[in-house]
Amino acid sequence: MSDQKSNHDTRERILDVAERLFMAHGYEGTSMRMITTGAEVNLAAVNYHFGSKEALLREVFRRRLGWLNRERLQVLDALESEAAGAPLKPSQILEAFFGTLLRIGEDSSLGGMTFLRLLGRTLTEPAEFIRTFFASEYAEVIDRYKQALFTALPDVPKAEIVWRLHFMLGAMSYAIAGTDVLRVVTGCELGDLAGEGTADAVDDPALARRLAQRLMPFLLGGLRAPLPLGLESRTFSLASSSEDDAQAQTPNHLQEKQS
Amino acid sequence: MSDQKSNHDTRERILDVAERLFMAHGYEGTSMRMITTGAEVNLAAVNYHFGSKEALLREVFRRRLGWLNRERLQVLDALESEAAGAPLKPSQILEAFFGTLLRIGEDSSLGGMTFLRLLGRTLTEPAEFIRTFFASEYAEVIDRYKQALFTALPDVPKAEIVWRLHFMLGAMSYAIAGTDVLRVVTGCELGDLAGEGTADAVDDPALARRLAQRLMPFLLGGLRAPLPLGLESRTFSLASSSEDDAQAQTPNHLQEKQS
DNA sequence: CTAAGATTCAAACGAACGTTTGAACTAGGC
DNA sequence: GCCTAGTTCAAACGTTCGTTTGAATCTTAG
Repeated sequence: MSDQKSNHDTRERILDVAERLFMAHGYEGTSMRMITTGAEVNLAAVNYHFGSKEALLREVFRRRLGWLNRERLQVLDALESEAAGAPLKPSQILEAFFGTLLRIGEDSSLGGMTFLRLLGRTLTEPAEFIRTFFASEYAEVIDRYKQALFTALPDVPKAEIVWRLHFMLGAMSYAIAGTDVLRVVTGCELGDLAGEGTADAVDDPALARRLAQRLMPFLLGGLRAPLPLGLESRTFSLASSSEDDAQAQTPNHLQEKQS
Repeated sequence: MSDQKSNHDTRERILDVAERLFMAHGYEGTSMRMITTGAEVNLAAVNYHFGSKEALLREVFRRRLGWLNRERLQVLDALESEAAGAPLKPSQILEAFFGTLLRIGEDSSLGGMTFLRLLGRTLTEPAEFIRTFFASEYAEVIDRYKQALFTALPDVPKAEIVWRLHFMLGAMSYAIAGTDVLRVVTGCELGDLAGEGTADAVDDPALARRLAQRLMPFLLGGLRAPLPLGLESRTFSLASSSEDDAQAQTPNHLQEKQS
């Protein structure tokens, strides 16, 4: 009751409410009045503390992405220095990149499932300033991990790695953002399917752990899939020779079945 | 110059422009005035012909999804009757589901890349009426394909199949919707990476073909990835015994590396 | 030609939007 | 006490939103 609580209190309360509402209704679908009413502050408070609605959104993300970016770079640094020059295994890289992200969902002080879902959903927002913001926020980390994958998979065309990184980002982004979408589409609750009964488990931190356990093998399987026809140029070695990354190397007969 | 062209002309022109603008700016980010100005019709034309902005969006999708749903069911029917009771191969099911979709991108009369990107982007729209609409439009097809995958992979827990179907939908949705996102993030144009030089190839029908060739192996690899730890309950047989679906069955050591 | 229906048009509607204003209130230092 | 800087407040700003209106125009059939 002593320290200047009002400042911090108002700012944080606005950020918390905005985070939740942006997640539920998107950027354009969330009005200043919804935010200020939910945070029980005056309408002018957002513009006073943050300057504008756009700046508020940026601050909502900056508050969380700082930790994420730092952690991602740090984990990758640790892996690379531990490997002492030897190329990393793809599984290690994916675990560092996606595992770090999914750990946010387990820790409410890092944003929890709310921020995780907001992040996944906002990546597909069409507004220009949002794209620009994410491009600058993500550029360094994405580039580091891209290079790490290039080194880990020297015989795979770089274009193919970028495509698959794109696919992996999509699978994860959609998976965390659209849990309710799938629930509606499939007509059954994910928790039930997974054997855990709690109905409103969307915000459950345990969901993040289960999601990670499910998502990681899927992503790794996709990353190490056989190359598309016409691209197995060199010796075919998507999977490295290290023990746990060994994988069958069967050609795929998926393409041109009926077109 | 005889048939009542004005009606058809106005309606189609509105739908075409709305399709493009919804794709570029999202539902909330596209105003009636943007649409009517772009289509060179009066502001009241949309409400006259469609009733409301929401109804317009629904009609934009109904115009295209009819073909898609019909084709997807038809292709699956053909496969199942051809198999004469034998379970389908997962690769066939994925080819039927995602190949049919991606063929839209190659044919501008089915909507082309514009509709494809619109579809991918709209799946993550937060507006409630959009979710409801897609749930009803997709329910039947998704259920049929889900059942087909259950049959094709009898030894895989159904929950796991639903999760991976979810992941696959996400990878594809994001891949077609967010090509420019990746371009910004990675700082390099996808066409260049793929070796094809054309700069503004986002709307190129050939992109759909390339995308399909890249996406399908990734999805299949993810679908057939080893089960997460603690779920290899029965005999481990994610991959069927048929020739082209054979796959190595190595356990994965991804989980619990450092948490 | 004319009456009837379908379509287009300019103009306006009320509501909601993000933002700004200027006064009121709340601290802490002198 | 008063002053100053930081914060909150009610009220209004101008703009844009989706929608509606009623007259004008076009199309078609009798």
